[in-house]
Amino acid sequence: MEEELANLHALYLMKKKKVTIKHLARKLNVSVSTVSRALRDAPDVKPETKKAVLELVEELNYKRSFLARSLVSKRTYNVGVIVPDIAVPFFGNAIAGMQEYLHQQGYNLIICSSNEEFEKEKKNVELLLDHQVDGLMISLSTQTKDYTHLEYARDEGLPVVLFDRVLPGQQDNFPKVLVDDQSGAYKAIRHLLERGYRKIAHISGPEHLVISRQRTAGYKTALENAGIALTPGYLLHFDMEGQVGELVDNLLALPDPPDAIFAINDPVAFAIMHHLLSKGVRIPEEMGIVGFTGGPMSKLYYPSLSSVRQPSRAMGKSAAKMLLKEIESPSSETGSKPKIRIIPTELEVGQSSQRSKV
Amino acid sequence: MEEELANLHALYLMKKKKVTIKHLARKLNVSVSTVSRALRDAPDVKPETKKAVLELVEELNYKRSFLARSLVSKRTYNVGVIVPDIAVPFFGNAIAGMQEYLHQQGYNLIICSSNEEFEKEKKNVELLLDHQVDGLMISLSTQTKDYTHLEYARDEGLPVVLFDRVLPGQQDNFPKVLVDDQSGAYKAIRHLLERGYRKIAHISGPEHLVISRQRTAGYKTALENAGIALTPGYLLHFDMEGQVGELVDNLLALPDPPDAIFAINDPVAFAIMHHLLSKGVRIPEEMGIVGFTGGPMSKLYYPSLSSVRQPSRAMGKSAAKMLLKEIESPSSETGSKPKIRIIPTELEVGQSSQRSKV
DNA sequence: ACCGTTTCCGGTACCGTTCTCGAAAGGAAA
DNA sequence: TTTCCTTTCGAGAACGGTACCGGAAACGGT
Repeated sequence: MEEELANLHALYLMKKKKVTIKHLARKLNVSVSTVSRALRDAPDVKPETKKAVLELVEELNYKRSFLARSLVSKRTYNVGVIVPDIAVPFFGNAIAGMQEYLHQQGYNLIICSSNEEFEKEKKNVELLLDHQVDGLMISLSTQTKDYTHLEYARDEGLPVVLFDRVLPGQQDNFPKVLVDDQSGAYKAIRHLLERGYRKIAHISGPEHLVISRQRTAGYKTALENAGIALTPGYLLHFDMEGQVGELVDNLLALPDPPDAIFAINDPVAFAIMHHLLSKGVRIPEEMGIVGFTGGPMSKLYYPSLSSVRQPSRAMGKSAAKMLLKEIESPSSETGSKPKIRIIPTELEVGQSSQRSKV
Repeated sequence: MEEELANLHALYLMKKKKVTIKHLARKLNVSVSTVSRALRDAPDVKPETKKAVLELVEELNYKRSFLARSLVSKRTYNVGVIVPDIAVPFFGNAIAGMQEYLHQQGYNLIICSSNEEFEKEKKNVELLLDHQVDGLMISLSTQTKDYTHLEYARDEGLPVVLFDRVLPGQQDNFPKVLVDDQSGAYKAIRHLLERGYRKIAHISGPEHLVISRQRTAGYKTALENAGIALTPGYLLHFDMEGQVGELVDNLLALPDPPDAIFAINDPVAFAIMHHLLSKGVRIPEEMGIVGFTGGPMSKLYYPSLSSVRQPSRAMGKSAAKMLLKEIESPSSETGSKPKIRIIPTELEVGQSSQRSKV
């Protein structure tokens, strides 16, 4: 009677009284422990009662509370990821890859964006720490110049995995998953050489980022291996996106301008192409172009862009996998060296480097 | 002695003993209730003790447990969002807008991607429900043809806000934030007409989506208002992305082919341009192009794409705002009509519709 | 008939908060 | 002095689970 009334009231307020493990227990005339065990599929519970529980669960549409569970088990089954910009397709895809794997492993993903700001990145780490995620994946912002915030997180007991954007130097002990930037760049230059381009310039990114360095290294060694001397002025770095036009102008103004440009990534490549085409420079006849991180856009551009493909989804999945492994058995405990996974790249040839005759 | 040992052990295992409200209480010789109150900045606690608590918090680096808090307060301060594809810049930006607002309001965002699959979308709703989010924002997948899953969520007491992609018909009672598709399309067509284009075709999307319908409607009324009859064969729908080339060929094969194409969105516009340019059709001289949802790419294409800008960030923020309002006071309780917020669009003129002479 | 094992289950103490209730202390008002 | 508010705080019960410790049947072997 009293209960019915309370029930009615609850319904009225639409603050739906969630069914709990206790309701199940009472209905079945067993203890909460038994129900809990049944739900976790523990070995020491009779198959019949287990079945009965499952049926009642179905009937009452019971949902177990992650919250309560997490509170006692000290695990939230949430992991966080911080990327510089969600809207960049590469990161979007990487995240999709993580999601897929994590969901299927019973984990959940909390996504944060640093907007390429170091301060925001630190705040995000704090936030995820506050929310007691079980682990953290991160791709650094361009402003990030040290690991202090990540080391802090690690000291708090949080497993951290870096991916794609990391800092140079290997004295840090973070597991990482990287793309094979150097050999990707190498392939790009080889390809241009094969097409008959000889005067190859490179527009790179901020010098403190590993990807910039690696790609530049690949560029250099490919040229060296081909016996071609580096031309001063052919290697440029940009700090802000806006500059690209200027840099291209610098190249064109050179006494001996290049006949091909290798761009650090696709957006930069697009900016280069736009600038060149609007100046009447023909691509690929007068200038060959190769980018990096081919997204869907590279095929849609005209001319379509040759680009070193980064398997972004695979990278995401790989990072997630590594993180879960780290959560299960931290390398700091097992004493094993932190893993570094290198994902291979693949050159996708488009029209932007297809010079008609060699 | 004993405690020290335990402490040492804990440290050794790196299962960092988190400092709790109890530790604070003991150290300060007050009760947990008092500490709790101080932390929540309740009015009935002496300023001095409040200060003492805050200081100790600082010193011990105490973090309050969201988990425990949520367990009793029935609020997780997490909200979920489901989008068809995180890697699409429009959604990425919308999410960024939501994040920003939500974080600043003390909420957290859990992001899910349906990959344009209805089944996945349903699973995502389940997942978020399981995780007891306080609210849900969603942009429907192309496969979604009804609201049953959302109605279920709403019946469970979960506030739901739709954005961008919704279903036609207004008998549902969900609050929504939409872009002004119709007038956006109208503006696009007006613009083309002003530029002297007369034979304007439209490549639209799946017919059951509201955005398709609205944009098509804008297209039609703009032509009608200009006294131009609709040409049969000028209005096409695509189901899969791949088809765009075919559709363009159909248009070109028409006895009287169009001199401009209005695309339902930018990716489609890019595909159209790529196809046309590779066939030697000159843009904008022989064919004008206008897209929808200008991202950063529209300026980078050559020729740059004229496009109806959707303020994606603003939409995200608006949706988040609406959701929080819904969480604080559900419209179902206050009896007020669910809000529908329409965000205005803006035409960004590029080169793709800049015919030299009118 | 006795005793050691299994098999299955119940009781209870948490996990880290918030919330409700009421009580002590210190005036102000009577 | 008594009465009655304020202000400030403490005790203890939740919240929905899990983990640990036992204990009662049921079973088989001797």
